[in-house]
Amino acid sequence: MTEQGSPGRSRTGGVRERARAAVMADLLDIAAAHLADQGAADLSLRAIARELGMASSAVYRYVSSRDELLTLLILRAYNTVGEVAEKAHADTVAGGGDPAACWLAVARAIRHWAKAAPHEYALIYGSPVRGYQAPQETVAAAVRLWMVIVRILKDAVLGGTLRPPAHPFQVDGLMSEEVTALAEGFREPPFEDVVVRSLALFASLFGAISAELFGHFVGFGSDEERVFDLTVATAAVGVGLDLPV
Amino acid sequence: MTEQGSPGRSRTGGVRERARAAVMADLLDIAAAHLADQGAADLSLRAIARELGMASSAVYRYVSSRDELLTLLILRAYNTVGEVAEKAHADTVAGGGDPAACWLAVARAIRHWAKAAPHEYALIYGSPVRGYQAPQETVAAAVRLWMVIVRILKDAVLGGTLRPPAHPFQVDGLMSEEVTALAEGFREPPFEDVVVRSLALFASLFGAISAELFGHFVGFGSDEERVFDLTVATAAVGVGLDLPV
DNA sequence: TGTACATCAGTGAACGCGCGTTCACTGATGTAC
DNA sequence: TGTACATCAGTGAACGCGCGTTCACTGATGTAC
Repeated sequence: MTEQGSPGRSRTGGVRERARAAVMADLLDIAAAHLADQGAADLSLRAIARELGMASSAVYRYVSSRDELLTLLILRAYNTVGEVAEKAHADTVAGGGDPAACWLAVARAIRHWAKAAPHEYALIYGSPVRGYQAPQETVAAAVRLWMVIVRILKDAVLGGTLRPPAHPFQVDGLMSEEVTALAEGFREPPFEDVVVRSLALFASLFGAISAELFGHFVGFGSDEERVFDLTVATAAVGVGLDLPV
Repeated sequence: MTEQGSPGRSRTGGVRERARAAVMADLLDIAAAHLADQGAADLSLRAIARELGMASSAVYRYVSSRDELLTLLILRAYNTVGEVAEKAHADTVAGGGDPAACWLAVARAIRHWAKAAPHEYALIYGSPVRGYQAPQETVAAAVRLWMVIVRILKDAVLGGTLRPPAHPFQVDGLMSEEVTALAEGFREPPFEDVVVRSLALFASLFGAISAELFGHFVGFGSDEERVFDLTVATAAVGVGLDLPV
């Protein structure tokens, strides 16, 4: 059942399949462009079909519904964020940076991406799209970023640079099985406390980006990058990381 | 020009005016109800008119466009958040709580409101509504919450309970005039650092609520309230407040 | 290599939907003298 | 107190729009023998 696919599928590589893949890629690119300049709420299959030069009904050969298209765009966005974070992390490590420097770099890189692609950002970190229900696959894609965050904290613990909390919290048994599996092989003391810290990093980062992007930090300073750095750094102190700002 | 209003306006109190105010109140209530169960994107003047028992064109006697209605709902939401925060703050002070306890109470109260009214929350703290441009009045309404946050930090400074930052940031000249005016009469050292701390509190709070509400903390623990408390408390440590969690 | 058949990308018309906004109007309520 | 007039809440029809999705179809491409 799993081998060879359905009967009749070409085994030569398939001109048809290649054409299909090319159209699919075009479709997604056009959809991404529309998303980028109008936002998810105004994303229209008919408009995409128009731009593809097809009848509106033809896009249903490639995508079963508008929701499925949204799901594809969401996956794309999560993967982009994951890549951005992974790259910032790797670059900082390569440059000899410590975990705190890594977090600052990751935070800045994600903010940078968000400012360049605000609708993509809003699609995954803003309010959910009307009536859309995220399938399980999107959760998996979102995990990439979490892995980077946990990795940073893990390195900080192992490197001895993560300050203990001023007042350790009682967190035993709080986290679910799935989450502990995230950081497999990593049970340094106290693991659950580290997970709480990762949540605080996540919340402060996306709180800061959303606030800036959605207009809640208007008027707080002319140098928005610096406001961002200081906001993220202040929260990070509570996590036990001293960012080099 | 400013006195007496336009000629012909009733000076007796006005049956017509009273009726008008009553219909306006109904309209807003219905709009709020629609917002609450469908979200801002699906808010429709025609649907509201239907529920009011009016022709769709009649609502234009009360509201000049859909955008104006959205503005009214946004103002309402900001004021509700302001009230919620002010009440939580006042109650905690009345109960002898310190600034840290106040912040925890405010954070919990806002989260509680957000969970009860997720669409109102999303309307003001989620991604902006398609094509809608917030007028200046909404900024003024948003200030109520900021005043509470600044008040808490001010009290902490004056009471000597705000720990200095582990590594003080250089912030001189960062903040705009308008913001410094926010905390009029309050120039305790270092004021701008306190503003940065308020941004960190804001970001961590709304980051945590948005993450929970929009599904980014799914699977991180069965006790969501506790996850929230710990997330907010961890960030607050960086701000210099030790929340009693 | 040639023929019969299956696949499937793309068409074009249609269904049914709801929306925001405008406009000329009616008729009740309020006002001025 | 009574009359002439102004105000203005609400009507109902219309304009013009775009959407997601379905369906029976054509015709080119690919496949099996």
